[in-house]
Amino acid sequence: MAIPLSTRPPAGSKRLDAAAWIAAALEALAAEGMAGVRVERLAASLGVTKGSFYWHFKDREALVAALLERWAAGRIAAIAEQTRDHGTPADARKALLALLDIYARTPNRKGLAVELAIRGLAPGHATAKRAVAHVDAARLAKVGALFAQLGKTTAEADARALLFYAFLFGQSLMGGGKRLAAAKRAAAKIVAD
Amino acid sequence: MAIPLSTRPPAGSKRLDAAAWIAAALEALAAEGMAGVRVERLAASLGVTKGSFYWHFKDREALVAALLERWAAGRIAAIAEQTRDHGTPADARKALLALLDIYARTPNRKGLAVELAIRGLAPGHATAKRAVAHVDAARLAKVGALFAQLGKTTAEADARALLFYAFLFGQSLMGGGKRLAAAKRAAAKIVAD
DNA sequence: ACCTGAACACCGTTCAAGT
DNA sequence: ACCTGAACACCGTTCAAGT
Repeated sequence: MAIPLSTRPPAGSKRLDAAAWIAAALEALAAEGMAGVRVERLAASLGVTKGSFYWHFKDREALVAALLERWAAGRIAAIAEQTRDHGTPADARKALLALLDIYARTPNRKGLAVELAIRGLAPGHATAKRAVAHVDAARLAKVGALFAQLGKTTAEADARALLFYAFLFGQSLMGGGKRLAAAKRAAAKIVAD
Repeated sequence: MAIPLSTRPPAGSKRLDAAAWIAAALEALAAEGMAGVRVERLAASLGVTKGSFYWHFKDREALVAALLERWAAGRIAAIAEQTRDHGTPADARKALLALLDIYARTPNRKGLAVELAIRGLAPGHATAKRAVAHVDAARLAKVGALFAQLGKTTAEADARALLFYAFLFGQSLMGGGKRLAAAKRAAAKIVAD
């Protein structure tokens, strides 16, 4: 059997690339917040010394920036995926209700923890602020398009998209799963008419 | 003139109490997030050595807990103040619109930064989670009472309160001041009947 | 009652040296 | 091309000693 040469190192190898550090950082972020993203801890969890970190990144802040970029790209891809195939108004309404379900039920504790940690960081962190702004713009555009598909004017679609999306976020900031009855009733108002 | 004895130390004194540390911690939290709340930095800014910190608090975590308690008490007092004097439906409507203005315009950058930092921390921090839950319960109760005053049923008042409050928070998570036109249009929907 | 000063552990960063 | 090992600065924590 031919063994491919000069490709990614085998699973057992200790040699790392930047992506491995970013993935480890995301895990730590989800588990302990940004304060948990520590070079020495990550190195230990990856089985290398902390000195090796500085081969891949200029400093801790560069890792955080890379993590933020990767997060934003992932969220933008996700909203595109979650809102495609809505040719008819019935499809658009179904897509909106599906989104409500995805975010309001917050089944994925990890994704929410990461999102809140990043948004909590944003007011005092320029790179985080930019990442959040990109994600918000993409989500508002996609959700606004769904409301437009339902026959709303542009202004009305924009207002509903903001209400829809801001509500979902506020909800998750307030503990997510709790208050489900009130949340469903509130959500119905936004999509209704 | 009689000089009061055994009262608070004069302004020039270096002797501190726990409240001085908490106030300094809140400043740091607003400016740099929870990562900025560092014992050594606070000590330097207060003009004492970091060793003295441990007279007032068991450890850094105890300072954070005290800060969270003080924040929650302040927010609960504020919402009570912002929603009193609404004997008539007209008063209640006025109070709701005033709240929208207070939160949607977010003129106080510092208060918002503190709130987001604390909420970003909450998913992985039991004490922060409790503080946030207390504040949310107080705000939902007060805002729900305003909607009830407008003649809504309990279920409807609860749903509107959640929508109202979650929207305001989501809004501030998304950059606050921007998108003002869509925000006003969205907010009008919530209070409208 | 409150603070200093010195000690120690942990973590970010640098860099010469290894493979 | 990627990692080790040692060094240094910064910060949390402890504690004996000072006032």
